Order: sequence, then C-alpha cells, then structure tokens
Amino acid sequence: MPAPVKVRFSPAPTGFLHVGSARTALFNWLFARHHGGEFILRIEDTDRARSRDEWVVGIQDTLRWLGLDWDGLGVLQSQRFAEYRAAADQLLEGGAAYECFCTPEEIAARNEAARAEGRTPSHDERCRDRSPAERAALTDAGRPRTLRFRTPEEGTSSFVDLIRGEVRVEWSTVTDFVIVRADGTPLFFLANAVDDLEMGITHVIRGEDLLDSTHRVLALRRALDPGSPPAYAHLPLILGPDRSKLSKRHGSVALEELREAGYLPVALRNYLALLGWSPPEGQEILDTDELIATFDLDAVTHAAAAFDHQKLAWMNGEWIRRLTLPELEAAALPLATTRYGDDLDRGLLRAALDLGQERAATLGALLDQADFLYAAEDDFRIAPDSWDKLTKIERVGEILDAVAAHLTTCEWTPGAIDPRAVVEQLGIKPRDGLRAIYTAVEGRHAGLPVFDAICLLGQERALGRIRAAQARLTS
RNA sequence: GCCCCCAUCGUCCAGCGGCCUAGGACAUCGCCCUUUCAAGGCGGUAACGGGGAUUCGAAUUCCCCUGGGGGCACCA
Repeated sequence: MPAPVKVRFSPAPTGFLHVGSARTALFNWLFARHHGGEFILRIEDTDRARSRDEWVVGIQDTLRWLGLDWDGLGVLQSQRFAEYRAAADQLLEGGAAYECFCTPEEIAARNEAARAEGRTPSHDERCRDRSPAERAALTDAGRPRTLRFRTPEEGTSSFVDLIRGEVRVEWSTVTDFVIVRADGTPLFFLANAVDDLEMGITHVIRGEDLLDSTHRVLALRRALDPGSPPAYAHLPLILGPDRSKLSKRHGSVALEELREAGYLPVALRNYLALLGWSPPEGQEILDTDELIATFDLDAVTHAAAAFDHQKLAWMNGEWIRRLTLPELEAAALPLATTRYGDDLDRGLLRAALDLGQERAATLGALLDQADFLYAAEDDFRIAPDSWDKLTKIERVGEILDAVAAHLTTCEWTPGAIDPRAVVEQLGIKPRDGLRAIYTAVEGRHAGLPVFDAICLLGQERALGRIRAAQARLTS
C-alpha cells in the first residue's frame, strides 16, 4: 500500500492571496482530495518584519471562502523557532553549515564591485573554512554571525520533477546560503525543510518560481535526514494578459477583489483549475466533484499561462446561470447588504436577481442593474452617456408620452404592462422606441427587462421617472 | 551577466510518429432570435517561432538559434 498523500499549502503572510497562490492552493487541495490524502495549511511567517497577523487571518478567510478546507489546525512557523534552532545546531555540529561573519553591506559592496569589473556577482564563501581561532576572534570583535549552509563545490544536482521530469544544475553555480539570520531567526530553506520532514509531507506542489531553490532545499533535507524526501511538482506560473508578471496593473488579481466584484467560488475553482491543467475529456465547465475526480498532475501544462479576465467572466456567468434562485440569493446577499443596507427588501432582491440571472457575468454587474430599484426618487440619477443616447432617439418625447399614457391606464400586473402596441401606433418600431424607457426608468440604457422592472417599481415611481425625463427633455 | 524552465490560433487547452485538409473553449466577425443589454442558436476569421537532423512519414524525437518566463536576498 502506497504511503498516504500529505501535501501543504504554505503562503507567506505578506499580503492578500492572489490568483497565483490561490491556484497553487487549489492544485494541492485537488491532489489531496483526489488521493484521499491530507491538505495542510502552513503559514511561513519566519520573516517577522514582513509578516502580519492580519494577513494570516485574511488568507485563511479567503481560502475558506474559496472552499479550500484544510485538515487540522494550520501551522504557524513563527511558533516553531525552537525546532528550527535545534535543526540548525545539528547542521552546524555536523559541519553541514558554518558561521558566516559577512555583513549584508559587505556582501552588497562586493557584488557591486564584481559588477563594475564585469564579473558575475556571487557570494565568495570566504567564511567557509575559517579556523576556530578566527571564528573566536570575529565573534569577540562583535561581528554579527549568520549560519550558512555548505553546498557542494562541484558535481551535479538533479531531481525528478513530477511535471517536468529530470531537472539538473551544476553545484558550481550554486552558492552557500543563509539558513539562520544574525538575529537567530530561521529562513525559508531551514524552516521549509524541517517542517516538510517533521510533518511527513509526501508531495510538494508549488510555483515554478521555486524550481531553482529546490536543489538547495533537497541538499539541506539530505543533511537533516537520510530518508526519502518528498516528490516535487513545479506548476507553471500565471502571467498577466500581456504575458508579463501578473500585478495590480493587470486589474483584479487579489482574490478578495474578485470576491467583491461578485465572482463565485465555484467558478473561480473551475477557471483556476483550467489554467495549466485540463481534464481528459476536455470539458470546460466542471463542478468541484468532477475536478477532484479527474485531477491529475501528469496532465499539468509546462508553459506559463496568461490570466484572462474575459474567460473568467464568461465562466462565472455560466455558473451564475446554473444556480437556483435561492442559491443565487444567498451568494448575492453579502454584496447586496453592503450596497443597500442590512434591512434591504429581500423580495425585491429576489425578483431582481430572477430577472437578471440569465444575462449577468458577475454578481456585481447583476446588482448594478438592480440599483434603480433601491434608489430613492430623490437620489435617482440617469447615467450621462445613457441620457445622451436617449436625447438622440427620434420623437423621444412622443414615445415617453405614449408610454406614460399606457402606464396610467393599464392594469398593474406583469403581463399587462406592455407598451409595445402604443409605441407601434406612433409608427415607431418597438425595438427602437423602447430604448428610451430603459433609460428613463432604470437610469441606464441597458438593464433588466423593463416591463417587469416597471411593475416592480410601482406605478407612481415609474410614472414619476418618466415625467421627470420629459421635463428634463423640454427644459 | 550567469543558471534554470518553457515554446500549437489574440488567450486557455487538446494533440504524446501516420487518424491533422491541426480539434475545443474564451475573445473577435457575420446571421438568427429578441422588451434594451445580454444570454442562446448557427456560421466565419485565426496557430504548429526559425533552421538543421532522425524517419518511408514529425506539431509530435534530437540539436542549434530565436523568443518568453523564472532564479541568482540575513524574502518566500
């Protein structure tokens, strides 16, 4: 029986969760769930200066919202410094690591000098073989002291990546690296290797930006433990639409922003899963059970993928349409209360969602179309570009007159409110004439089906808005 | 500069030596439907970066070039 799968998602709490990390979390989660294994959340907050508690909370909150539940309580590396210290001592005693007395300033100056002379900047490892006497003298002189891991001077490092196959690099191009800061706190390499070992992580699935560092982590791991290290799989990176590094400049890349814009977790999981992976049958729309059932690291792409907001929006629309009305209402309620208050009219919300469901790409866009229902008459505003369009409609005054007349006399039920006939009597095609009504009543030239919208709004308010438009037109 | 990874339509993927006159999806264009805008239906445009090599046969294998991305921290 193969060892049970155990993976971890290990973000640094230095900011919000963005689509790249979210995709990494998702792939780890899918892999664990597919194999019936464990998915651990490990917060890598060894850099106390950059880590913030609020980001720890924020990342957990976003992960829960995304639907990626983790097993166990979640681990904070900042609470395990004693373990890392013990491991560091072990490495120092065994000679795998050594004390380095170079200051950051000195190293920077040497690199600068190297560049000036046209040489490749590289750590010179001058502290590598200092005698005990030298070390004592430097310590007595009050020099700061870091712990550096000793990498091989020659030979080749190689490991088999689950996605890319064998990856190799010459040790001569890898310099010794710091594993304990001068202040005694551990760095990523140390904490990472120690935790993966102690937690029994079987598979490390992470971004390709960490590919080169794997050689170093593996060397450290070997110095710590003779057993088999975890298998590694490096995911292709997610790029911006222009294929450059993904950043704020490219629009919403923070999951929280997407959440606020009204993207559905199920749609996000679906879209993110398809960025760098595809199921055997090639379907585009997959629910989470299907994702779990068909996910396979072997099918992960090798090349970086560009993040495409348009496709995400399309997919989100697909998922909005698949929701039942109660599900849609539940999904939209948090955003709706933010807009309209906690005591908003739920019946009105439900009716608006029902009318808008088949056309919206995001919950936010859907609610944009509902704003006119919640606007008090004093606050009701018509979008400038929409008003502009209205004024250009031929015989718009006559149209508004006719519709107003219809609304004063017609029965006030959903089916009875239908001004198409009166518009047609003017010799105007309903298609062309009705555009004005959208703007006058809904404040925008494109929105919810206007007959139903008028019905929801009520006779007084609907007529009031049409008359206001007429007045503005003649003023 | 050095090291590593990668390379099929604008974008995301399929293709894993013959089934490819290269398939699907998003986007885009046209038509239909239509209570605006959408959604939906139908149809179209659009790609194997270049050069060698292997082979009866290459998008699929190998090499070089080019291009893109990543790494080279007392960040992770």
